[in-house]
Amino acid sequence: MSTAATTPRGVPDASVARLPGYLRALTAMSQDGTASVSSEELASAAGVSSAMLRKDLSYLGSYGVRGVGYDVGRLASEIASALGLTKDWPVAIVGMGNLGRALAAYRGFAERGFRVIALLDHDDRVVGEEVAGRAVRPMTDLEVLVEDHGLAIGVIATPPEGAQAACDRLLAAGVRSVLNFAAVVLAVPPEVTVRNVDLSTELQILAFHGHRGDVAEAVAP
Amino acid sequence: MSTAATTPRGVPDASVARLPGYLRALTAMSQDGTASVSSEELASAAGVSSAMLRKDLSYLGSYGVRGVGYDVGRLASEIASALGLTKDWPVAIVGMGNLGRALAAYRGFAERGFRVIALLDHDDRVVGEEVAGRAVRPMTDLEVLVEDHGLAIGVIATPPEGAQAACDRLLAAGVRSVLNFAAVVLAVPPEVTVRNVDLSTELQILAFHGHRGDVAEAVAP
DNA sequence: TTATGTGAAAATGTTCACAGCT
DNA sequence: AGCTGTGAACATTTTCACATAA
Repeated sequence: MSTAATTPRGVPDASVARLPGYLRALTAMSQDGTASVSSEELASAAGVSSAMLRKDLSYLGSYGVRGVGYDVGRLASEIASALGLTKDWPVAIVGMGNLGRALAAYRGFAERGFRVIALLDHDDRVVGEEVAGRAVRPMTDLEVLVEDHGLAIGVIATPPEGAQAACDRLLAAGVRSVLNFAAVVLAVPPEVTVRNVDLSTELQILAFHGHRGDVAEAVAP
Repeated sequence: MSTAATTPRGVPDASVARLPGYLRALTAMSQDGTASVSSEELASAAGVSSAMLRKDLSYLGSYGVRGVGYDVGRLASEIASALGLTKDWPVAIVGMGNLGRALAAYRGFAERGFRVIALLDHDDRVVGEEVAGRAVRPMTDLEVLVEDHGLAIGVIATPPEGAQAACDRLLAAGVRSVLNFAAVVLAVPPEVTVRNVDLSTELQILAFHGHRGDVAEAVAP
């Protein structure tokens, strides 16, 4: 596997976090039939500054044309490739409570190569139940899912008490990427990547800004 | 040209984003009956370094005791106060699809002073339907909710096509904080705070790291 | 002439290491 | 002694401004 020439080395984390936004905007433009786009237009569609967009894209390579702009299709495929979206990513959702069921029914996964291959629950009373047209499977199925179906990403939608145990089961089976919806800090070895999504945290950050707004008004009208 | 750069109480954004994590850990400790905690212990519970924790807390004031640690109850209440969680925050959820219904049933809101006061939908066929023991209301109710019930935070759980319209309705009614689950960039005036939660983005970031892991292995075993 | 790509500057965020207080 | 609080060093991220190429 000769990677030397075209391997973008060390894309900063902050930049990686914005690439999906660019890809989304490019996909929309592509569907509108737009063939070419300037950094100004794409940045505006993605909600960032044009300087930041150009800097981000420069970490991937030089895919634009000076004086002209970027080819929408080409750039979309370069970004998809940088993100590792050329292969598809089998996903399992663990925890069939309210949130787990909503995630199971969510269509957004499939849209970008994330294939939900299994719904799992720890509770024997839930196992076997049908959710989103699929039978809920026991946690003991994890090993097979990793071995035989290449399961790569685990989504934890359990209550907080069960999240670490669910995570441990995922890691034991060989999963190294976890999307955690439970409001706990998961202990994992360094080679595992965890992303946390927590509603309470988001609301509290909003509260801070709303609150600060009030204070700012009172202090400097 | 005119900016008083000296903000007396400017807590950095990165720090604000971690405060909810500290508060969560402190609340758990408080329920365990723990009265006092060191920066090392609290940092470990929140998944950050002790130096970063102390730095973050120093933006709020000096609430620790040198040689001893922090009083759990006191620190929790100081953080809650800094986040603006002393009053309660009325929340409305807009969009009663799968995700909206899951959010409506979610118990985590109430846990920290976020009170869901209304569920709304744009579609007349959904309005009036009962969700999580509550009748779904029409978008035209927004003004009353803001005026009479102090609605402060809008949660957008609509499909992407309807998100900007939903956001516009929220802002027109006077809401200035929005938690957006739709995969679109919302256009809002600068005084409005928007936080975005997007599953596809999170999965794509995980894909990047999983993918890079493969490459790293292949290059440097 | 136009809009990209990029060094350099500025701003922001994190870690270090130790002074200062109990 | 022990642990917090913080200035200073370091690292990362963002913005600026312009050389560069079509």
